[in-house]
Amino acid sequence: MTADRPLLLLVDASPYPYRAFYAIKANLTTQDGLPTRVIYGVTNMLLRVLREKRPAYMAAVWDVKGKNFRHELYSDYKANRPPMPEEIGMQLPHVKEIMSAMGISQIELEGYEADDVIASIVNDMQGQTDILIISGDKDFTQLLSPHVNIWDPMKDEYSTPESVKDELGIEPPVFADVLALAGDSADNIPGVPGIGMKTALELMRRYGSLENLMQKLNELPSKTRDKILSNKEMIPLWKRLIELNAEVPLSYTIEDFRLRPMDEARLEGLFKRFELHSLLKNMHGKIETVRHVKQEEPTVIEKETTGLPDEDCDCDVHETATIQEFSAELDVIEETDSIFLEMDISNLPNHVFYINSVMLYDGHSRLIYYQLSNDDILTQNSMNLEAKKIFFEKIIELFKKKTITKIVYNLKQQLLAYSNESFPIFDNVFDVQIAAYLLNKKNNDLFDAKNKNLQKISKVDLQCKKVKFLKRLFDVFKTELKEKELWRLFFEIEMPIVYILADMEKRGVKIDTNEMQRLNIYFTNKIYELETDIYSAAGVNFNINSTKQLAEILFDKLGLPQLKKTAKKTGYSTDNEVLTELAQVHPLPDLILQYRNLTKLKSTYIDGIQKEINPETHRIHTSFNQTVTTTGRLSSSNPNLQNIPIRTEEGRKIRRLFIAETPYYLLSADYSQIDLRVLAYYSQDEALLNAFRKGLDIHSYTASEVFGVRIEDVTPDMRRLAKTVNFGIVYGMSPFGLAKSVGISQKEANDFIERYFARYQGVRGYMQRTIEQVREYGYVTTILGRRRYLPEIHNKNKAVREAAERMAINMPIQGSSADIIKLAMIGISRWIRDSGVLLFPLLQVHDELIFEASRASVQELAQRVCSIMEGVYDLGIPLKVNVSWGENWADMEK
DNA sequence: CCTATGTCGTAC
DNA sequence: GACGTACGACATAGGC
Repeated sequence: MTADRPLLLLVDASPYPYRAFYAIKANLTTQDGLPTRVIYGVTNMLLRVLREKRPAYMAAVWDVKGKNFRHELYSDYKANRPPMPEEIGMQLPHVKEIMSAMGISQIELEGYEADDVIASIVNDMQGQTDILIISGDKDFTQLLSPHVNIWDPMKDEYSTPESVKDELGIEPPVFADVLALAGDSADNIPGVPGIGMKTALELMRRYGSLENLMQKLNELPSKTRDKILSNKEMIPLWKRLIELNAEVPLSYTIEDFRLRPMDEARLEGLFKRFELHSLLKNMHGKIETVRHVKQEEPTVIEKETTGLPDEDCDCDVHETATIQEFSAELDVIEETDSIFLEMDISNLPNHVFYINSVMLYDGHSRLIYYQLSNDDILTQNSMNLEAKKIFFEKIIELFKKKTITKIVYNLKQQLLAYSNESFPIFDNVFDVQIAAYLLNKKNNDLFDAKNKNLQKISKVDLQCKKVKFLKRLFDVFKTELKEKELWRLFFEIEMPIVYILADMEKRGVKIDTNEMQRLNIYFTNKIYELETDIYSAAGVNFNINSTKQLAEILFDKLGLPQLKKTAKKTGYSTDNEVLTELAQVHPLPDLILQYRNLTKLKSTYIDGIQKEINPETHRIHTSFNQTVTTTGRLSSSNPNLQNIPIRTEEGRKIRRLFIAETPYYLLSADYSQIDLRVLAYYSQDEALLNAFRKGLDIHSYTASEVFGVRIEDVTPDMRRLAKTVNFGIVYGMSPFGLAKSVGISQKEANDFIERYFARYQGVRGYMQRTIEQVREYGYVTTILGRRRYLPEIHNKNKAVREAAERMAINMPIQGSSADIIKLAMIGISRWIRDSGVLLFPLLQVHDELIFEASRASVQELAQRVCSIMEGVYDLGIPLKVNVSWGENWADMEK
């Protein structure tokens, strides 16, 4: 939208009375009983729109009751619309009267829907004026263009062609195709069952149109293909229903919509009649605002409503128009000791990122802005490709200059956007996001939040604000990192890790898609059989996924015992533990357990991963997040590859789908008992240290110590109990928890723990010391100085306080393990770079690293990985690493 | 209509 | 109340 064209507001009027009716809770009426909340709500909305947009032209378009071509095409069209509540209907004439007094033109056309009328007006007039459609209806997305935007004043959301491309990854007209597939409940268009918004968007990103999709159905997974095929006839019809008809014969000219002067006397009379005193009182003021404020005045952003830091934005931004100009400016700005780089980056499917614009700042007065064109993504525009190539080269050149400090926010995303190559670890780069994480800072709203108000200021201003805020944060964090002795952790661990994660994400992991299809069919069939059995065991059909409905059947209908409440006390639990118990007395619970097992695997690990597979390469690219956990661990998402099943045979079928590309094996190296080794280090407990020095099986050893038997006389049950305790200690487990998880009495659990601590005096000492430390200093630390603050340690609620104590005990252990594996990743990565071996890190799962490793040299690679991992930190006892390799992630041998 | 919350289950 | 750290699917409650 540009400032030099007049603005035409097109209001999709009919939904607003409904929205006002539901949004306003107060039951507004006049003395004589006329309801007025619809009048009040819509009037307020209109005043707001006029005040904020100050349009030259405006038209409100109403739907007219009655049928149109869509009803003839499709008898179900809008069939699920309940009749209009009487209270709304009786206020409509008054709303229209107020609009008329405000000088707003209104249109009602028999036989045409407001949507089509608006589309047709847009079609007729978009050459002459900027158009803003006022509506919350997603259907209008089809109409977006550089001069046609949408605003939903209720949610304060803008849509532009760019926002649709950024957020949905499609061109606006394609949105009709998406809705035809996914359905649109507002119009009672069902869409293809089993295909929702996400799948539909993904398909359209890939195929661009329904027509093209229908031609290439054979490329789709069989499941999706079948779903589409069974609705083959309906889909084109649905699309016709959703597509807006821009050919409604109209004879308006833009001057018909010119906003007329407000009829103040008439409005005053109406407000008096409806007893809308607040409107009456403000009327003159508001009308004043609407009529006489200058058009050019920019929207003022108040600090308290936006959460924006009040950065000095009086910045003299140099907007460079060509890559040559940008390069030239960059050469000048490089004559400084630090450069701040703020980039607006979009996130596309298949882990593709592209840079929209960049703002560079030298920390003093010089600001350079460059807007990239991303034409090449769709059109292979060669000029543009060349410009981008130069841009990337210039940026990388800058990163290579050791004397300049490069300050960014979210370096990994930038690295992913620059190129598919892997980069060396650049010196002197400061990622403010990571610094904030190490310093336990949370308020980076400017960078993280989707602040709606941000859309009101221009992009250049916003990026100017951001880059200046970046400097302010940098100045503060730099000092604080030094003060808290986090400087080395930051530069020697966290910053190098960024590059490794970027490489891992870029490479991705290969999935055996054929096998995945077969497994999916196997699960689907089994789930179907189980559903049948469950319905007959329950005697009724119900939603098995609903814990609420299930509880009703188990406890009310079947009268089974209610064993425990849910965590939030909202009902009775139906979790694994309860169902296992209930399976003793009734056949249904076991069927539910089997059902849950399989649907979990299907929905989370097959459907969930399938939608992330790159169809070209059959690889998936997770995101490793470095700034999420409170302990220093990484996390993984989209998809989460750190919780792929392993414990059950059915689960291992999933793990088997993760394969190596020939000529590689998957190589896995995991730290053995790293948490307990760290505990031994912290506690300096003689018994624990001794066990690890001797290389004993730690759980058997613990059992033999606590039960007072020789290690070869430890029974599997004894070992199992000891193992649970060993893990439980790390989590701060209580006797109650132990009793529950191993199925012994609380007394027995108590005894065991007492004997445990008698043998492991040092461990008890560690726990006490740690709690004292956090009470005194407010935080705990890991071996590399990573901190976690626990203010709740002083909470007067015992449960809250004890939870903080457990967190305090756990964090140094979990966090130090995280430190160690990060050191290992850096060590291994350095060796790979130096030696050029064919070894590619793919995943990190807290105590395990997974690589693709050249088959020819897998033995040597494994050996070297092992020795680097074991030698990376001296705990005073050995670190032990197990390695294995194979063609997939489940079947591996050493 | 969309978002937030609750429940459940997977990993280390 | 009772075992730490995550992510995500699905259902339902609630606000606009």
